[in-house]
Amino acid sequence: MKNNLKYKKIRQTPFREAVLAVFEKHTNAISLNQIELELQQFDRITLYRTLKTFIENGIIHEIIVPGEEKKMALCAKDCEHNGATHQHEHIHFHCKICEEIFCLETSKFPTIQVKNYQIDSLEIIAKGICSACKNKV
Amino acid sequence: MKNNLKYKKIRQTPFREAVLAVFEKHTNAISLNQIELELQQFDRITLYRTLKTFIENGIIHEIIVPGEEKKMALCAKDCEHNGATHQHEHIHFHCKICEEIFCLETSKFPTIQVKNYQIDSLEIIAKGICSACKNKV
DNA sequence: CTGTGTGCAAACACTTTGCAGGTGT
DNA sequence: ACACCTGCAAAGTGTTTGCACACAG
Repeated sequence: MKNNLKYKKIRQTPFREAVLAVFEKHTNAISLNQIELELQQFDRITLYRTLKTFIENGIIHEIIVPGEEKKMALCAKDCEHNGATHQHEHIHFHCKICEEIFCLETSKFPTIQVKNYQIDSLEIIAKGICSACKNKV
Repeated sequence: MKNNLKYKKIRQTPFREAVLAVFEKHTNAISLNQIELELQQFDRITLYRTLKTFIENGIIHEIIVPGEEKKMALCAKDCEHNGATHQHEHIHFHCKICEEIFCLETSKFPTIQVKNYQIDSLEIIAKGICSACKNKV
């Protein structure tokens, strides 16, 4: 994990490692605001550029639920990516109670076929109640 | 179709009808820019408010593909909506060639189960090649 | 040493808010 | 008549660009 940056062939700098550390601390997707809160001192412009670099290099991916704040999460090690287009065999789960977003591995990732359309990949956002919130009720 | 606004119990005004007409002219999802280009003369602030009203009243819904411009499309007649959260039994298809987004009805909308998680609805974005682009090759 | 990353300033784009007047029902 | 919609102005927020310097490889 520590050598993620070197592995991805982008320069290893203290700032990038700090941003990466924030992501590694969370199991769920985090927003720009959350990242800023956890970086003790930072330059917002550099942060924007760092995130852009991370996305382009398959280190993190964006998850956007309409009407919600944009969030980001670490990619799986084997993420196929091409610019901002990422491909993961997991679903994004959006809890309507705690509003967190989790990346869930699922054994039975569905496939869909539509006549005349060639479908290469699926991005799935599931909405419902996460295990933690379910147990609280 | 013409009485969509009245049906939805929101006020019928010339501007809203003009915006609605733009949506009805397209079979695919359109961006804010595309709407602006097709309205001959308009006030951007009013347009923002109109779109917000449309989304809240289940007339249109947003589709956001990471790394792409936000787009919007007409809802199906029976769209269950609650604020910005919409529920459709169709998938959003994103063509990687023409970059258009289409709402596709599909007979076999999948269901997913994940242990300990309660899944209420799925939003699915499929990427690939649409029928029109496929035929051009 | 060379090319890339960083941090500051400034510009730019996007979106929201407040309010006076107009308009639909 | 009343409540809501519109359009203008202004402010607020988010994001990008340019440039000089610092730093990683």
